Parts: sequence; C-alpha cells; structure tokens
Amino acid sequence: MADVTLRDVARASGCSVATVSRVLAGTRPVGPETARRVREAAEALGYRPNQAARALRSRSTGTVGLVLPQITNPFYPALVRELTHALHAEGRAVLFADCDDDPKAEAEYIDDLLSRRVDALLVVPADEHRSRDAVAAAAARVPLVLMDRGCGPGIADSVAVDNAAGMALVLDHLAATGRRRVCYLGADGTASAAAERRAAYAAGAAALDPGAPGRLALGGFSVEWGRAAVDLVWDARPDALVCANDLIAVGALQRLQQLGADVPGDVAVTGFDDIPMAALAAPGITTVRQPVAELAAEATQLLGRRLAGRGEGPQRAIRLAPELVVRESSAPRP
Amino acid sequence: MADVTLRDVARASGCSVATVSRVLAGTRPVGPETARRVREAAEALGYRPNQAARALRSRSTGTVGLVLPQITNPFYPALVRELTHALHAEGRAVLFADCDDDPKAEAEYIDDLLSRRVDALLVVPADEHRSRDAVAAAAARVPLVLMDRGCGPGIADSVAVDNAAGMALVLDHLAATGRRRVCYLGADGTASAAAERRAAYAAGAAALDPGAPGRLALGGFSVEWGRAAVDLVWDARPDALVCANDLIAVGALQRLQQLGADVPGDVAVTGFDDIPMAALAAPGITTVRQPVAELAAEATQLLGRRLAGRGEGPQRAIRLAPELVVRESSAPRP
DNA sequence: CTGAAAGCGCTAACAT
DNA sequence: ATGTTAGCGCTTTCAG
Repeated sequence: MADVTLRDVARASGCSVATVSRVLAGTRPVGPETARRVREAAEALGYRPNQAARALRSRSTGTVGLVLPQITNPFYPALVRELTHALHAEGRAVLFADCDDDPKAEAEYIDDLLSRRVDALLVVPADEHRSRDAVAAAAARVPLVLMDRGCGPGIADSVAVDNAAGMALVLDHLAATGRRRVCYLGADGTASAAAERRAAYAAGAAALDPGAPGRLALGGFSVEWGRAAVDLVWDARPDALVCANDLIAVGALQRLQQLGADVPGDVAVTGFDDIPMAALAAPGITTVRQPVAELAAEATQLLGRRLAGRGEGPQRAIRLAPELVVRESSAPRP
Repeated sequence: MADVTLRDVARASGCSVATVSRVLAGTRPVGPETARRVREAAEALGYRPNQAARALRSRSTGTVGLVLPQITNPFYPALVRELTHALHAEGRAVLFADCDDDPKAEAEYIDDLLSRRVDALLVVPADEHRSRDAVAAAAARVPLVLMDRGCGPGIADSVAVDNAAGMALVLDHLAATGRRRVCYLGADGTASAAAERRAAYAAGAAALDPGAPGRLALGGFSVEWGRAAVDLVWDARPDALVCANDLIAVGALQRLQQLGADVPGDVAVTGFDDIPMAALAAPGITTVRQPVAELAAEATQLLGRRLAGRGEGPQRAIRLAPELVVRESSAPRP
C-alpha cells in the first residue's frame, strides 16, 4: 500500500500541489469548486498528510513532550489523562517519558524530546535541584510549563495546586471538629510540594495548640513511611494525624489499625491529593483534592499562549485553590 | 539560538555533509581521523539531529504509538512504565493516547498516530468488537501488537496474561485451604479478560462443588460493582468470593465489612491483576499477579522482530503465566 | 574512503 | 485564486 502524497491528490483533482496544500491546511482562500474537487480526491485516495514532512517544512510538529517522574505514583494517571485530552483537543500529540525519579534519565529524555522537535514541554521535575539545569536549558529552546512541583524560581511558567491553602483547609477543619493535639506526618525532601505543605502546617498548627508545630515526623511520600511515622509520634498521644499526602495517610491508617487505635474515634487522619485510594480506604480518608482537570487546562493554555505569542511576556506561576473532601477518617467524635 | 545542522558541522569539520551523516549514524566506514574531527565539531557546536528530517528521508520516525483505553485504570500505569522503559532502551519514543474507553476516539487516535508516521503501534483495545476495524486497518499499515485484551482472532500479534491459568491458581488455592462454597463476582462484557476468566471459573469451580460454576454475579470491572455483587450472592452463604479483578475484590471487601462478615474467617476474597491497592487493602487481597515487565518485554520484542523482518512470519499470540500472591484475605480458617 | 547531488513530502514565497 | 519554485535537514545513491 504505497503512501498517497499531495502530488497524487493534485494530479487526481487537476490542480497544483500548492492548491491542495492550501485547501487541506486551510491557510489561504481557495475557490469553492476547486476546494470541493480537492477534498473529494483526497478522500477517494485516502490521503493522509505526512506529518514528518509537514514538521520539517513548517518547523512545528504539533507535538508536546510530557515528562513525569513516575507514572506509577497514583496521583499522575489522572493528570496524564486530563493533559492528553486537553492537548489532543487542540490537535496536538503527546510524546510521553517516565524518568523513574532519576534526574539524569530525565535530562536525557528532555534532550531526546527536543531532538524530536516537540513544540513544547510539560515537565513534572524529578528533583527540585538536580532537575534544574536540564529544565532551564530546555525552557530556553521551547515553551515549557512546570507542573505540580517547582525547580527553583525563574525557570519557567508553572502550574500547581496552592499547597498552603490546602493545608489551611485541613487545619481549619480539624480545629472546627475539636482536634487539638495534631501531628504532621510529612516528607523531608526539598520538593516544593513537600516543603510548602510542611511550612503551611508549621504556620497554621499553632492556632490549634502551641506544641503542634513542633510535632512532626519527616520521611518520604510513601505508604511505608506512613506506617513507620505513626510509631514515632504515637507517644505524643495525638488526636489527629495530618499527612503530607494520601499514601502516607494510607500507611498511617494501617499502622493505627494494628495498634488498635480507633479512627476517627481516637485519632483523625487526613491526607492530600485525593488519589482514588483515599476514597476506598476504610475508613475513607479526608483529604485535599487537587483540581486536576483545571491544572491541566491551565497548563495547556499557558503553552498555547507561548506557542502563539512567540514566547513573549512575563513568566507566570499559577496556583489553583484545592478543595477539602471530608470523609470518615476525620469525623467528629460523638 | 539558531539550530545547528549537519551543514554547520560539515563546515566546521572541513568535510561534506554526507561524511558527517555517515559518522553520526554509523552507516558506513569512515576514516578514523575524519571521524574524530566530525565528532569533535558536532560536540563543540552542540549538534542535535533533526528527527523530523531524518524521519522524512529514512521513512522511520523511531516512534511507537501507545493507545490505552483508560490510564486511570490502576492496572495500566505499571504497564505504561514498563513499556516506555523497554521502548526507550531501544532508542524509540512513545506517542501516548488515552481514548477514555471510547472506540470512536480510539479510531481517531490511531489514525492520527499513523499520520504522524509511528513505526509501530501498541494497542490495548477499548472494545472486543468495536475496536476491531480500526485496529485491523492499522495493523495492515504498521506492525501492531495487541496487549492485555484481544479484539477478535487473526487481527495482529498479541501479548497477554494466561487468564485461565491464573483463575486455576486461585481455585486450586481455595480448594487446598478448604473452601468449597465459592462464588464468582465477574464482568459480563465480551472483553477477552472478562470472558476468559469467567470461562476458567466455570470450568474449574466444579472440582470444588457441583453448584459452584452456577454461582456467579456478572457486572463490570469496578469497585461499585464489587459492592453491589456481594448482596446478590450473599444468600448463597459462600465461603469464598472469587473476583474477576482487584477492583471488584476491593468493593466486595468493603461491603462484607459493612455486613459484619469476617474476612477471611467467614469468607475468603480473591482478586486478579495485583494492582497496588490489593496489597494495601485491609486485609491484603490474595490475587493473581500479572507479569507486567515480561508482558512489556515480549511486546517490544515482537515489535522489534516485525520492524526488522519487514512484517514477515506468522501471527503470534503470546500468553504469559501469572503468579498467585497469597495475602490475608484468603488465609485458612483456624 | 569521501564528495556531489538528488530527493523524501510538504509549505511558503513569489509570480501570475 | 492558482501555479511555480525553492528549499526544510537529512540519507543515500552514484561517482570519483
């Protein structure tokens, strides 16, 4: 099945390749009768434009690169879904790379995507510091939007949830339902999500109890850490465990169950992100829902603007307000 | 920052573009001294080959399309991860599309990927029947491997887990641990995974109890269905619920908890797939682990063979044996 | 072993 | 409104 090209369509419709190109790309006005003939011929021959040729000539592939640290992190599938749908709706295709939390692999993937001439890049950086050089270099070549995590100031446009606002929602809710001895089970990394949530806890927890800001256990964003962290704070007799994300909360719940603690009777547990598991845990986990669809829409809009405006304009850092989802894990005690 | 091209490298290294191309692509022998000069010049100028041009000329983009029904289905992230890693290891890039369980969108994405000149396609078909035409048409144009689900016989190479073997592992395990009144909570679709697991249950359950093959509730592959299905079979006083996948098992567990049934004391529960949630549920869910990395490796190998061999050879349907993962949800009663 | 030259399929000036 | 023509950057004959 030989590929049918513009020439073939031109021959079949009795006009020049330029005209055919104009009809199919809609770049310039064309006589209605000619246009019809061209379209019929194209249809009849089953013409499919060769995007490689188009890309070579027009210096635009209609493709954006998406670089993630770990697709298996349960927060990302929903983000990928929304991003790819938003991008596809604009006729763009998505080149996907999962760098497995390795900044070195990340740099290589970014490089490869650039050499494949992506029009733009969407990056969730693997590491606040070590991703920086590669991201900055890439941002100098194509429009680039950072998502979910930052990697230093002034690097590129960025879109993320307002972590501080989310943590404030949690603390307000716990205060309103009578919790006072709160503890924070968090992550110690420099990743922006970890740092911002930690800082917001420290800033807001004092309103509940003067000792609260100091009651924290810092580890990683994982279920295992959630289990381990409970043991580190259990002696403090907390009545609420504020977790930096849902995975930690799931782990905490498991360990509390082993210890025979009643949730929410003895202690409330809260998470962050609202991954699917948060709703399915027993009890359901009160958490902060990231507005994933809106994050994706903002990111693609930002890209669209840069792509249209030749990269002009000041850098933007967009923060979207999250929403508190109250479930059983923080129900008020009777 | 103007792009540096082969010409620039040629000029800088004092030889022709042809020679530079040969050095960088390694297609033909080149004098060692010239090669060194070329490589140095390329390095110094920061040369990056333009893949669009390369693709246009060589009729190969080094890109494969990956079409999924739903990235938010918790089984797929791990598969995507393994597939992209395997493909990247061969220097290929991955164009990703999520068709949201819609065969029509799936057909459009496949079409788009084809016009972007992917070298090959990896497809998890959205629907056994309605995906068929688009997949068959695509398979006629590029090497295509079906994964996880089929879509009719004779369409393309395929790689999937051996669902019948997996179900047999579950039934053997339940028999060995003294369960007799088993019920099946399954999916009614024509999707191959649903049909094969259902058939394997029907075939194998008779060995436990003559009535077992008839005790089944059929719905969808979801948590909600798992919850609802328990009520439909509860009157039969089952001592084991065999679920068609882990999501159903999670739902069943939730409903059993509400009913005050003890798992595994009163009733065992098993799943299929071994998604992350299966390990994290309470109790942990006994399930059938799909060999995801091996599935990905087989699929990429199949593609590689077709890509090298110009599409020759008989169609292959590869089935990989799964592994039983025993957790608390099916622990023997004391 | 190396260079010159011919395109891959398409779009964008430049003509008409 | 349409046709002609010149490439985009690269690989690949074909000569030397």
